[in-house]
Amino acid sequence: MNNHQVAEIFSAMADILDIMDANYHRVMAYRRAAETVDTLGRPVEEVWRQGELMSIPGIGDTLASKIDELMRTGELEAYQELTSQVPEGVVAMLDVPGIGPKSAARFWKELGLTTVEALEQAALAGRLRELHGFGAKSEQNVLDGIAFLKRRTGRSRLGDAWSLAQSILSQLRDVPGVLQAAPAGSLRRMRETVGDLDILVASPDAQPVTERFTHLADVDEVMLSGATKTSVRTRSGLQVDLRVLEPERWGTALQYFTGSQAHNIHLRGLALDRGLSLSEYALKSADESEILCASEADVYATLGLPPIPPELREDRGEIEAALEGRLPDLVALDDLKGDFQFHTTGSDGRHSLLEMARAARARGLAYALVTDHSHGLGVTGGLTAEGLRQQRAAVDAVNERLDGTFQLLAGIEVEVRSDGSLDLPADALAELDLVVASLHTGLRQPQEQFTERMVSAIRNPHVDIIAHPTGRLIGEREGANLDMEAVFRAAAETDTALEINAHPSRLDLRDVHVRRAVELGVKLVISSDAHSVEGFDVLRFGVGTARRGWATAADVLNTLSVLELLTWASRT
DNA sequence: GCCGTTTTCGGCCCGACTGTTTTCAGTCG
Repeated sequence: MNNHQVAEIFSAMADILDIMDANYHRVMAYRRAAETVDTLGRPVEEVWRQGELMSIPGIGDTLASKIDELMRTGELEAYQELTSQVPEGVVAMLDVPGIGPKSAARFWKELGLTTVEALEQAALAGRLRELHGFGAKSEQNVLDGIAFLKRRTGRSRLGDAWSLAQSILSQLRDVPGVLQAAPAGSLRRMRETVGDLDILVASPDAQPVTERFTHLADVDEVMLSGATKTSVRTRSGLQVDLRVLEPERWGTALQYFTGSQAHNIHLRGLALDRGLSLSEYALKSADESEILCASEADVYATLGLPPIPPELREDRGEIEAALEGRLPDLVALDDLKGDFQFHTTGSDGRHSLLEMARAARARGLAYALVTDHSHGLGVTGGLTAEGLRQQRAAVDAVNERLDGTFQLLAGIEVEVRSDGSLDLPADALAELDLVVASLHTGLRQPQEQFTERMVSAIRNPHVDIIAHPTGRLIGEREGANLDMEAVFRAAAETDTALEINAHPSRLDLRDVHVRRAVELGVKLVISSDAHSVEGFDVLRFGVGTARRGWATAADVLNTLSVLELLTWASRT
């Protein structure tokens, strides 16, 4: 039983307990455990086998024994018991925006509704208003919520949300009176997907900002609009929340709206320990006097903490680390001196070697590794051994032309065949500065088989870097079933680097795997996987993912100079 | 259900907005 399956069960138990009106904090304990297990970065089964379940934050006696039961038997009696008490369809009502546990329980118990469909019919028939406290508006909200559920697009990819945010921010910054405007929420934390977009604006007058916001061309529907808070739905289906605040409260507001919720709850608990109450408006002492924070650093400093980078704010130990003065010095975009994967017209890229080199240089990079596909990946028109030799000569020519202002490195994205061998001969690979190996096929192989191919590629003496290890495509494809611990161990042992592919559809390795890799001493590279000159712009998302995985500059090969890198490449 | 340099019992973040209420409960983040 894998982490996600355990998390799903705890999460479902939380929903059911919520509907049954269990103690709120008990419900939260299940939710927190689900989140923690889901993002653990290593198999919970392994932690269980080592008898260390209780070392996981939020897992105590009871939940540890439940995980134990799941691991031993594949089932959980308490879960069966709960599912037998509340109909599945009633739990499904929680997915409808605006319907929470209290409403779902009443629809079920007072109206006998046990499915979302039945709820919709009842709302259409005007039956919901029979309930005390429900009127026509509530009924319509239920219908709107169900309609939304049916056309829901799910979470947006980081890259898409980023672009939309930039567009909205640039328009709001034009509004008179606006002093600051910034994205917050999961976008600022650089999560791989974004459920809704949070935009924060500092202005003495909210009204004109709200006015402009609700009339943006992207806006499809205004969902709610109050004095300081406005929510809209954009044409792409993404919800955008705007908050307008006084400039002197910017620090507390930005801190609050950046989240995560779990981080904030933990931080507010810490504030209470210090006799302070923290909200988005201020820190308040027991006598209700306010401490205003114009910057986030002020908020953390008032609580006796160094500033915690947004990417770490998931309540995964960052507050404890801050308290103990052992926050990592995270790798930053400016630290990157090079890129480790891009494509040209030599395979499936759109631009030439020279165009790509100039584009990389224009983005402040000192070097980049060209990695066209090898011929084995048929659809890309990849390179044969002979094509590769010709490209090697072309790389030298471009380097001469750029006259020391930039260095192209000769590489390849070589295909790992189904038997774990590479589809180019060793002598061709030996000519290259660095070799990147990829598995594009057989992603549905059983875990053991795929892991074996991967580990065999890692152990191949010619291979320096493994590209996008799991092959996942966010929102489209799960990625291979891979024993990541085995991969990390082999990579650490052979000093083979693993890629963080920065493309917003990949972000592979993902954040929690980066963290585990860093713990095990695995070297990382951040790669744009650019297929055109614009493609280098995605590196920021790779850096965000590395930061979410607690990676420092020392963990990431992109921070090496080209000489240092070539020294690393000559390791045995 | 978890957790502990105040505690092994009694806490567990805080506020906006909505719809229905005459002061608040539910939902959301």
